[in-house]
Amino acid sequence: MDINKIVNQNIARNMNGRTSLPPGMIKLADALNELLKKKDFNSITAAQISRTAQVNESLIYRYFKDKRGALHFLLHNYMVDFMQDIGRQLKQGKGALNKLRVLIRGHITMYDANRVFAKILLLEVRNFPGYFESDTYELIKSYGRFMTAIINEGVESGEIRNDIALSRIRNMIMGGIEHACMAPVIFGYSISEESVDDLFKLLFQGIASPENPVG
Amino acid sequence: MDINKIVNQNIARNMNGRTSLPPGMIKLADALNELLKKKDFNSITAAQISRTAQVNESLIYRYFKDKRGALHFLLHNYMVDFMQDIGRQLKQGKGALNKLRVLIRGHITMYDANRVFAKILLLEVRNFPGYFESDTYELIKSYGRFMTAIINEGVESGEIRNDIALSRIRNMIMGGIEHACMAPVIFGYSISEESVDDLFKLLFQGIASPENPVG
Amino acid sequence: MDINKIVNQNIARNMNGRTSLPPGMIKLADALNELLKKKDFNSITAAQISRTAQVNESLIYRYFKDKRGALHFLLHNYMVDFMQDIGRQLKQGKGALNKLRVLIRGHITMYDANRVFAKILLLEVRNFPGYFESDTYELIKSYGRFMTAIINEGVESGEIRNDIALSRIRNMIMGGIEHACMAPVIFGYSISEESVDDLFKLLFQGIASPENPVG
Amino acid sequence: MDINKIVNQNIARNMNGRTSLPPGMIKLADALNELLKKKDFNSITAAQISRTAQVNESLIYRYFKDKRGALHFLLHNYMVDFMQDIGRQLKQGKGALNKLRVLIRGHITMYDANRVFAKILLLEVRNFPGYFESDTYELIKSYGRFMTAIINEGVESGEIRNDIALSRIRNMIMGGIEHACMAPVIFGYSISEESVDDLFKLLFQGIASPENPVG
DNA sequence: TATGAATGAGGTTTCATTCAT
DNA sequence: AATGAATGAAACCTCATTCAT
Repeated sequence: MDINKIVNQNIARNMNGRTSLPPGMIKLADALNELLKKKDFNSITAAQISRTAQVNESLIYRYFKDKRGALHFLLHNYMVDFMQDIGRQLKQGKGALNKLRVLIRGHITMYDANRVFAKILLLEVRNFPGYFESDTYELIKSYGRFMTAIINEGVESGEIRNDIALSRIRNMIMGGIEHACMAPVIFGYSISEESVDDLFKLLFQGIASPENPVG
Repeated sequence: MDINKIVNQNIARNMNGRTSLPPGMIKLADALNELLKKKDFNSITAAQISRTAQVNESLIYRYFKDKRGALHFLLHNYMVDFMQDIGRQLKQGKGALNKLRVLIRGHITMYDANRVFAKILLLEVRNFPGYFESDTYELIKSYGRFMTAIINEGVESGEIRNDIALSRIRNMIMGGIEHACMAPVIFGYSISEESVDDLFKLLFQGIASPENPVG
Repeated sequence: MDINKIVNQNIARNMNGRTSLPPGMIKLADALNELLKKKDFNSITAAQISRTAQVNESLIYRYFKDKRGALHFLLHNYMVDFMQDIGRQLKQGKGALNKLRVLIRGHITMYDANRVFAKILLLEVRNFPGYFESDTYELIKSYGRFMTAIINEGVESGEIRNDIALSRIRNMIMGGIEHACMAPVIFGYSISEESVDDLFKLLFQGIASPENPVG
Repeated sequence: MDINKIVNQNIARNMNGRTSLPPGMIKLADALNELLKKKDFNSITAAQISRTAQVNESLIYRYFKDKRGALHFLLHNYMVDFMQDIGRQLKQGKGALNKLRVLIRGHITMYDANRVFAKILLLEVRNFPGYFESDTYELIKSYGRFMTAIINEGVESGEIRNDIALSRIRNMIMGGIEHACMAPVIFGYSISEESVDDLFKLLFQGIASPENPVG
């Protein structure tokens, strides 16, 4: 279970054998990204996206399945970037708990930096019909599986308690991250160090195995 | 500054001199309330509301200014109910800090109980064009003024520190409440006692006057 | 051919055996009259009429066939009033030409005084589907016949030339009146004495029999 | 102050850099023009326009801001055509009074020929909310300024009396034109040579400077 | 790779009108 | 003599989407 593999597969899929994306496609994605800073996805129209991108409206349907497809493309790119970044950071890390720390901190840092991405993932997609069958969600699931794998590693090495189901632990972590980021994202203030520290304390006091208490 | 006065004025305004509301109006409000449990306001159509209410679509526009008017009506009713309730609870309370406790706890309890109301107030209205000029917002402002009055009472009695602007304190409280409720409302879990306790600790350590430390 | 008979028949029809009209009916007609001062008929809504009249909307349909029925009622009343007035004025007049003068002057004076009536008759009714089959139009036709009768009287007495068809002469007069009133009515200025004098000159030089030149 | 400049600017604006207008746009404008021959603008529906044009209803909103936008487009085109025509005719004219004659006669001839345009300008637009802020009205104002410029020319050359404000004179001319055309336009008869001659007499006796009496 | 032209479905809103009381 | 409640039809308008080039 290697995050770089996932990343590579997904980069490949995006580019379908080509080295570079068509200009119109990029312009559209950028335009959508720009618009998402100010409005929620549903109230952005296809006409607006193409106008902002300065390309023809029907290009949206050439490059993406439909309007929502453009959003998924954006999400996908953010996700791939994020995972590439995490992949790089994890190279140094030793031990499951350390890796988890890197992962969580990276995740939160990314939400802090990319408010558009955060907003969509935290608020919008949940209501999208068909989201849970989408490619994007697949990618997120594989990210989840990756996290599970690290947790499992920790359980096997004795770093992490073995009396809670892996999926439980993963959900706690994910929930914790979301909880910590939600209000800052919605109200537009930055995510405080303290709240991240609190999250760490909470999580690691909870999941560390009793024999390995967190300092 | 009496909350009951505000309430009475606003009940009166709603019913414009009539004892009972037309059945269709109630059906529509109920229908909208029901639909808001599952979808956000913008993706609920007038046709859906009327179908759910089992009345003619045009009734929406007879009883409310427009689709959004129906939402404001709902909000207004929730708000009036809430303020009536608070008014009752405050009768026993002595001292500004105690009153504030009652107010905050009541506010959170209400958000906990009325998820639809909470969701709208925390997430939706902010984006509504013209919201800050609406009657509903007026009502909310009068609630804010009511809270400020209590804080002021506390400052004058020496219970609350006098070196922070009243409006600052009020905003801290409001922000604290929202922060505490945001994630539970979005993810649909109930608001924990602990988080409320935490909020109290934070707030009352912050605002109590140094001579009156909170035990 | 007596104008008073026409008037009486038409008053009778209005009141269908009753001495007074129901209050709501009057209120509605007044309200419509008021609104017509500012807007054209098509952009006045039934709701507005009843709101202005301070009665229930459905009263319109109790007292009149429909919204347009209310307008016809108004027109009818104006017309009957006008004809009563003319009837009174004609009592003194001797000779066909004198009667015509009274008639035309009366007509224009009435248009000058009742801008609402003038506007409707000059501008609106022409486009109304079914207008030319309406009761109101019947009344106007009987007014036309009355004028024709006077002209005929003049032809027989030798006052008016007999080499133009009666209907032609009547149309010339009617057209002349309308022409003189049109611009003042539309632009809202009062009808000048001069333009009426011009009309008289034009008409009476045109229609007077050569043996009876108009000084 | 050159009428051709105004014209060119406004042609350019219409076509926003394109050589030809989309077929649907033209069809819609033509259809509206056709319908205006029989009904007034307010009682023409968007559905009717598109049905007459044999295109989809929503094209109206693609090519024009809204239904009224289509009317403004029509007006604009009529106006530009008219001004182009006037521009051509004025090339020969010498002297301010001669130019004014050409202008007035051209104006009336155009009203005589384009009844739709005349009807809208004389009757409809006045009631339109926002008309006096519209682009179309801007164009008409620039036409007015053009006329004022000619009058001014005449004043400076001594052809036109200098004891009446320019705007007064212009308003007299405009009012005279409207007055002369009003009834013919409404009743659908053609504008007589005599009434135009009368207008000329009236205006030029009124405005010519005493030293330059109009023969 | 991109554009211009056009469409259909469905959204919000308005309004004359009817029915029961 | 009058009201309150409700309706259906149709108006205006928006928008995602497709097609031909």
